[in-house]
Amino acid sequence: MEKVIKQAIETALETLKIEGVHFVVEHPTDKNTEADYFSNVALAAAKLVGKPPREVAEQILDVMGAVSQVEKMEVAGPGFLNFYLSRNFFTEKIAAAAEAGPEWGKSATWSGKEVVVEYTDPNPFKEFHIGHLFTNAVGESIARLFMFSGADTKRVNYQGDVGLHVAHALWGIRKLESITGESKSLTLTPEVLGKAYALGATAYKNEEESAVEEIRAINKAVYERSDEAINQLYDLGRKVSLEYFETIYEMVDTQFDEYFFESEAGPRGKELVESHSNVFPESDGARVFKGEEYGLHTRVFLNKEGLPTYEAKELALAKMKEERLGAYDHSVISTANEITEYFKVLKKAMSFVYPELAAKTEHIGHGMVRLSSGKMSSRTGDVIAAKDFVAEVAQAAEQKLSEPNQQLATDIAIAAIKYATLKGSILQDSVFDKEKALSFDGDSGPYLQYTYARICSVLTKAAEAGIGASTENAPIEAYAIEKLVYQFPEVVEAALAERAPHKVTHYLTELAGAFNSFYAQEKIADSTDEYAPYKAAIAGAVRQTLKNGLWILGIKAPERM
RNA sequence: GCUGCCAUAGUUUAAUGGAUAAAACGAGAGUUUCCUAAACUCUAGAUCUAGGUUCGAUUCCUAGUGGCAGCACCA
Repeated sequence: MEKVIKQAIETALETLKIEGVHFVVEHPTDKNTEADYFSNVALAAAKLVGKPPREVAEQILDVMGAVSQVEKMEVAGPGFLNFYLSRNFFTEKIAAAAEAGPEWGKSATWSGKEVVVEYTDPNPFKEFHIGHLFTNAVGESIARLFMFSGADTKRVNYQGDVGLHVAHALWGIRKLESITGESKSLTLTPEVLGKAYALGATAYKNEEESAVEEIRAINKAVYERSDEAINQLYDLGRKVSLEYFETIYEMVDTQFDEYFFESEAGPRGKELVESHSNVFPESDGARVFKGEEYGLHTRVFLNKEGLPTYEAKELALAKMKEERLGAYDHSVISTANEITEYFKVLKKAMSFVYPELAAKTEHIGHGMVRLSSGKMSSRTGDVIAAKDFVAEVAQAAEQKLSEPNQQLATDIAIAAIKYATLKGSILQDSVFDKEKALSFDGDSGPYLQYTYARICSVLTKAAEAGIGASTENAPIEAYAIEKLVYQFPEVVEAALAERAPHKVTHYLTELAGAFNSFYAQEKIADSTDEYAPYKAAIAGAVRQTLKNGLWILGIKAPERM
């Protein structure tokens, strides 16, 4: 709609022979105007024309003529043009939302394009903690935004199954075995792995006697698969970790199309670095990329021992994605922002090795999860396991349910957590506040779910009373809620364009709030009310909007709670 | 020390150079013989500091202050 208005203004400007004006057409944020759209065109043009803004605004209005679906236009404030949409426009959109169903809000912006979205990226042998939950929620919503815009979206997960952290854990397992003295009976569980990792990482960091040397040796052995005992321990630990991760992906409703592992990317990366010696010169026994020449940092791609680092693996990964998923048009990698600087270097290096892939690769760095006590660290064991956290929130949710339902409680818990993650800009760190996560009042995931369930319930009641949704007989004045429903497609588009899922969260909260006010004031399932079918149609449109919006956020919409 | 990101009610967050800065939690006062009170209604409460650009700055620029991250063989 804003495009229609914008076009009309541009035509008017041409008539007035005013050129080169940059202006916007947007929804007013100001609560004291009832206008649906406004434009600052007159303010922007005033200086060019050399007349007061209000006068320019009047001139534009004079030559503009009627705009379809716009009922009223006026000059307001310092010289804004305000546009009021016709009653009919809102009615049509209410009908359109219900009719489109699951398609409501979708666009064709990325239609026919393949987009690969990589996210979550946990490391086997390490704990899957609430930071991974954060990164998963962000990546999932970005992927779903792409899906909503018509892209053939591939969701991928890249898991670090080799590297020093693995050696830390393996070393730790042996240490634990020697402590308990039960070398064969130590059962590997995710908990044991977490403990073992912390033990190894601390020993390495503190340069405990022989630990550094042993860990490095284990690391090399893992890469080369040269030690049968280590291979066995490694294979088992990897399996335990990956199976454990699967249970989490199911819980958060993420399905990956493809998994990549560092163990596969490693050799490929090494090969790439070695075959591009002009890009990766030797320095101090390592192979590096000299980022300084481009205002970046120099980073090691192959260490002294000839082992590939994160950077080298990621380089190979870009190509592997193409090999397995086909030629993609765009590749998104979402990680915490501690990787951001490395990625700049990586992308520069990639532009020499795979220029066409580098051009299509985008890194989205998001904030970190912080505990009130400080940064989480799996090295010191100071982490909150994702599973424990979800279980705790789910337990609080279950207490509010009328009858026990563990699945529903978990879905509510996931909603609470994802909402908290996606309510604000993903760039910001999020301080993990347990009290807050356990509270389901006010703007929260459960609030949106509750509103959805409530609508389902009232529509059932309406149907029982013989009220079928219809937009045929509309009240003269549009309800406030109607002026929000039609904005959904615009919001989704903006959220994708700006890589800002929180725009969807914010909008849904506003929508739910407006609906709850509407619900408190108007009786919907009232068969004596001539507008009951219209109100039911509104409820239906809001229900569809909430459902589609929640889907984008990766939150389930239960019909009862 | 250098580089990057960030700074908005007591707290967690909105606002793409536009009109009286928007919500929620928390605080205070109300609403259920009525479709789910995980709800609704009302009240009080904020742009880190100093300059600059602009008709207009939370938004852009400069400097400062504070927080976080990164600064070569971890990811």
